[in-house]
Amino acid sequence: MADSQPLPDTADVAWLTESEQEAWRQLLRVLLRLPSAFDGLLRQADDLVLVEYNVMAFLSEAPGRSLKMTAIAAEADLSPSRLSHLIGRLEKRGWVLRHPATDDKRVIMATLTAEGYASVQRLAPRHVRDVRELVFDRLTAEQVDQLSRIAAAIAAR
Amino acid sequence: MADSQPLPDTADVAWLTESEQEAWRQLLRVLLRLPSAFDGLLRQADDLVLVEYNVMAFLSEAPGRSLKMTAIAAEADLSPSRLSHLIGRLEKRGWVLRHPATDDKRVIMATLTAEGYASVQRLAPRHVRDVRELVFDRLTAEQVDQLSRIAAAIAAR
DNA sequence: TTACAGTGTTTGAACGTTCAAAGAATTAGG
DNA sequence: CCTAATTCTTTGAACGTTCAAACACTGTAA
Repeated sequence: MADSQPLPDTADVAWLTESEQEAWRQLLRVLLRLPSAFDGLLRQADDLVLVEYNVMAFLSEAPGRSLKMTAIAAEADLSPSRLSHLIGRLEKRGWVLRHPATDDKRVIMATLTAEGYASVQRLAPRHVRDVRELVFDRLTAEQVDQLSRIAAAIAAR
Repeated sequence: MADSQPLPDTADVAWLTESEQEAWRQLLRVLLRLPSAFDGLLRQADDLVLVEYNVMAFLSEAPGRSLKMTAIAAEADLSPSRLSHLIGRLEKRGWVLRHPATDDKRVIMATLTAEGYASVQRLAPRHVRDVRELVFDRLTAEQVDQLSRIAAAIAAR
């Protein structure tokens, strides 16, 4: 709950400059709109959310279409719990299979089924088109590189 | 559900270039990490999520600390339903009050209470510090302007 | 060998968001 | 006017995510 703790004195605060405020406002709009835009499009296409598609895409590129849960979580930036629930959903649809690894009995491998693979293949063109439409068609080549660097800086831990 | 519709032929797809892929990967990480980072910090500070803080911030700057639901939804980029639930939560805490407008009886005004205002005041310095830490301290002044333009382009409808 | 810390994964309840539906008040057109 | 379309807001169920707790297995070190 609330902790009224060592807060900086209001006078000492380095408030945002005008251009920082503007950037922050726009960034917030992206954070709110982009994920739901993709979720909406993918849901319409195949009742999928963006992170689910991404996980399937990762799996489809992995050797044997198979990855350790931990590896997926790291690549897709998901918590173990979130991934576990997510894989559960995909499993229920028959798109992914779970089976324990042979060497380390703690680890679970997630494998894309043939149907799962077919779904990714089917969805990929549309998804790429959407990414273009919602992101890259709106940017110059220079801005794409700027975005890479900016996003990498922000996403770094 | 699934609709196997006019999908572009796989051969015709304009796949992402190498640098677009990189930008997309980094952007995805931002979309996943930044919101939960802020939610975590605000939750720890006062059991609030980012959008709730933003709504309170908007209200705190409005004349009479009061705004129509529609106006908040537009500014904060929230669906009517999402906002209604959100205001309900803030109301339950005594930070916001709901009352019907006098001229148009359909519209509801949300007003920040004294306690609500105090909370925003108390949280603002910490929040600004967090925004700096997670975003602007990581960017050059030039990148801040680039971010403004890029984010505005992506967020545009 | 046993104990203990660490790793990999799951579980279920609590929470915030979405979605479709609805109600209530206003506006526009005939 | 009267009706129909539109606007503003809420509701509740379904869904995905978070969080804390738990369990099983591995590694380590006494």
